[in-house]
Amino acid sequence: MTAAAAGALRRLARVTDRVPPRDRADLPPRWEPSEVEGPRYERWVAAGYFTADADSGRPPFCVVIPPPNVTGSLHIGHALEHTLIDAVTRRRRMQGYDVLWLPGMDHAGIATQNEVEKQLRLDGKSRHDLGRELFVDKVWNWKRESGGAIFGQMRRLGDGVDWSRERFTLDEGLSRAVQTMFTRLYDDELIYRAERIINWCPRCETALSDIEVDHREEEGELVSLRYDLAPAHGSRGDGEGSVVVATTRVETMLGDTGVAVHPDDERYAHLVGREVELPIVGRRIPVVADEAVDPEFGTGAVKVTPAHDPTDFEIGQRHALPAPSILDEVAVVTGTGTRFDGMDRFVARTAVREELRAQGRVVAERRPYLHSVGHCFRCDTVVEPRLSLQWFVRVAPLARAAGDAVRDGRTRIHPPELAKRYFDWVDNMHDWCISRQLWWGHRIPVWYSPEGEMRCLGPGERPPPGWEQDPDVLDTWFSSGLWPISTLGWPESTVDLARYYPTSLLVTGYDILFFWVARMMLFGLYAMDGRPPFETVALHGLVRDELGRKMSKSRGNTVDPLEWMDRYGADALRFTLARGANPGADQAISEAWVEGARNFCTKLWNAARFALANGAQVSDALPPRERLSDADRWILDRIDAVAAESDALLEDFQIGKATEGLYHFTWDEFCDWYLELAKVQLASASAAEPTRAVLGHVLDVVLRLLHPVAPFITDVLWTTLTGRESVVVAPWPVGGAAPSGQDPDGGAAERIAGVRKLVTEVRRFRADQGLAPGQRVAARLSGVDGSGLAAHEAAVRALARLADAGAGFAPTATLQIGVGGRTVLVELDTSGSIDVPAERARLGKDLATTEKELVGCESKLANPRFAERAPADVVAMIRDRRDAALADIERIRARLAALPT
RNA sequence: GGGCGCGUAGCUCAGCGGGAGAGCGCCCGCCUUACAAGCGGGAGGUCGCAGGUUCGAACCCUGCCGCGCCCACCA
Repeated sequence: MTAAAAGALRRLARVTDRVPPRDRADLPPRWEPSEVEGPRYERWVAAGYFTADADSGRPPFCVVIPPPNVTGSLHIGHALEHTLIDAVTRRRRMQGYDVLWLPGMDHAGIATQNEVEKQLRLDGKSRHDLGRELFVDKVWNWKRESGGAIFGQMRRLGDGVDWSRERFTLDEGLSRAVQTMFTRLYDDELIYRAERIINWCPRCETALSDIEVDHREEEGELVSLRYDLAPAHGSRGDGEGSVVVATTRVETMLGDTGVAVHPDDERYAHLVGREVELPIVGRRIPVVADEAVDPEFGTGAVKVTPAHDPTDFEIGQRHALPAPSILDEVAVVTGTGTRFDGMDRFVARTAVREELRAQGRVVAERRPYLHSVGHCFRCDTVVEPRLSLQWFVRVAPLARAAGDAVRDGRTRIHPPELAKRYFDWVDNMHDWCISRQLWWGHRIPVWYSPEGEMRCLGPGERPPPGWEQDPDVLDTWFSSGLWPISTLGWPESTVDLARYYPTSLLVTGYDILFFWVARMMLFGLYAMDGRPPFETVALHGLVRDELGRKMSKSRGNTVDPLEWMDRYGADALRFTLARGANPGADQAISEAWVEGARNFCTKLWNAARFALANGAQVSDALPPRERLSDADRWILDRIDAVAAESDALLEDFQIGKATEGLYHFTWDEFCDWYLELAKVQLASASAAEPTRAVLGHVLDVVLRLLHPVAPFITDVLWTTLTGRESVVVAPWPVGGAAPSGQDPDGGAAERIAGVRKLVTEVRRFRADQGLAPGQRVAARLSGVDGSGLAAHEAAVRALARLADAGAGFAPTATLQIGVGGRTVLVELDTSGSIDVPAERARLGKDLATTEKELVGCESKLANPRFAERAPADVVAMIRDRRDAALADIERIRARLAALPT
């Protein structure tokens, strides 16, 4: 039988005959999150803990949720974001704020429309087969049936949102906000309609804004073409000379209406004003001089396709060139009068190139040629620049205000490094194309008369008979830009708007700073008379896979937070994400991390079970100082310090560090040392009672501190410990007096450090000597009196498993351990000879490190400049360290010398 | 082409002027009456490279190398 199997058998035996003591609190031996979390959440909701109360008289604290798409389900990024928001708002609630965390969803124009169109396609239909009205009905139906799956998942995570204030961007009230905003901007001439080159997705058949286009380096081809000079009018024969232009999209040459060179480019000066003949098409097009051309680049001559390139469009405008479109809305060549009409753009690209090659027009080809290509952020189709009539927001005046609000500190961006990115964007923002050729969304509130007259109508205004509404809808970011004000009731003067605006905090990913945050700043400042929508914007990073790679469906390295919650519980997932959250920085995650967090929950659970089983209790006041042991005082000091630290970190959104600190306190100090020391105290009649009080107190505070991050387990344990209603509404244990109400006791801390050192040293020796942990070793301690550890001998013996030195005590080894400036002697009877080589090896290693330490200190102290310039406390510290090293070396040598040979 | 950030233990990351840290992984030992989802002990790092500032540099400055991200109308 293997040792493991034997252990398992013994374990089984023990478990079977273990009878739960009478006084053990009624906690199951194991934390089973799946059974407890759901009901616990519903209890919180039913109790109204998450419902904001404007009349409460408490200070308001408001966060609006970054609205997930109605099509979405909870992914790991949401889980992170929600954990952070929930942690912050739970702490605020405990601090006594009237907290409003407002939930809702975004109608997500393209994404949702795509989803429903995909279903139609299964039936072989398109949205056009249904017509606009029926299609939109169908989307609403879809929303009712399948939308908002994420809300249920948010409940599982434990999100403390106010469900009574749930919003959807297409709700009546929010739609009114959109229409009002549009009308105001229109009246202020901040919205206009114009024919411009916009980004067009030929699959979604709609315009996109600049930021909805993903640029990626891709392999394409660069083809250089020779355009020959056309014969001057009235003359005969071929022209004299030619010009070479290059393009990555050869098919666009069908729409060329000019060639441009730089005005100062002498190479081409003689051509300016002449015409070249466009191959295939046969059109004569002028050579113009324009500053936009870089004479250093390529040949210094550019083909001009005004309808399919933004720069070309501007050149065309300046030189009154025509702008014929050669691609329709699905990117099929059209209207060129060539045989390429009807071809898809990519087919045409090859066909045109081959035709030109056949005509001897291709003077050079580079393939593959790496260049940047834009893709639709929704469907990844290659975007086509296209000339079309669209609506735009004139952003310059709005953007200036949005920049200023951050510059003058009305809104704080956290971490501050990211503010620069915000400025870069806000200060260089192009006008924003807000019209989309979709059916799902807020329809543009502009009507046209049959005569072409145009009128923008606000909510409640009716168009004259016979007028038609603009068919386009608004960019989905238009309504999400209004989110912080529309959800609170704007444009009405609601109680909520007055109370909760500006919102206290926005927590969102840095990747959405431009898409969303900047837009909310623009609109919020405009609509609310220069009051920005947030006091603070806290940006978090992306969740990556365990190797730090970006997660993507195509890479197949995405993770499912729901599965992890099933397996390990919501608290474990939240704890993992919180622990890895450093402001503005990405974090890597894997199942092993979540498992570790689950283990922490188990640890906490067992510690609480132990404490409760031993009568831990929370009372109004701790026992008087003189009844407390060093261990009690030490742990009380520590919990005070940890509470203060973690509170300060949370205040600064350093959630990862706060969580890390609590993890280590709970595990390394409270469980590993205090609980072990408490066992000794509980065995003593006089110390047991104060110990129970300290255990109860520390547990109480730890649970409250951990609650924002791990709400479920802490609530179960805390209610069991205190008998109170819920930790959700318990007071935050920081602020005002220190939690324990005690002054720090440095002496106690020092003595406990001494105990830990003694115990660790003995354990080290035991491990090296191969003594089983269960084996008691007879020992005699001396020198403890002067070290201040006299009162702790029992504890040291218990933790280091040392038995009394009875009759016939024959020490085989002597450990000399420096504690508090004294040397404690531990003589051990290992019942047999000791492993001298092992002991010698270890002492040798200790000696080497200590000597190195000594040399470091000595050389510093020997440096006259050090004494001169270093601060006194540093000098003192180095001196102490040197003295300690000297003493250690002496001890180690003595022990080496004492070893039998 | 601009801007930002990062290179610290095998992996993921803290630390950001005075003793190189954590989690996971690894090695050894162990049921030790809260916890084997655990306990005890341990190994492992010229803190990317090169200069500089400083009594002292993983930490500040400069340069270089290697990664990553954001922005930009390189035809």
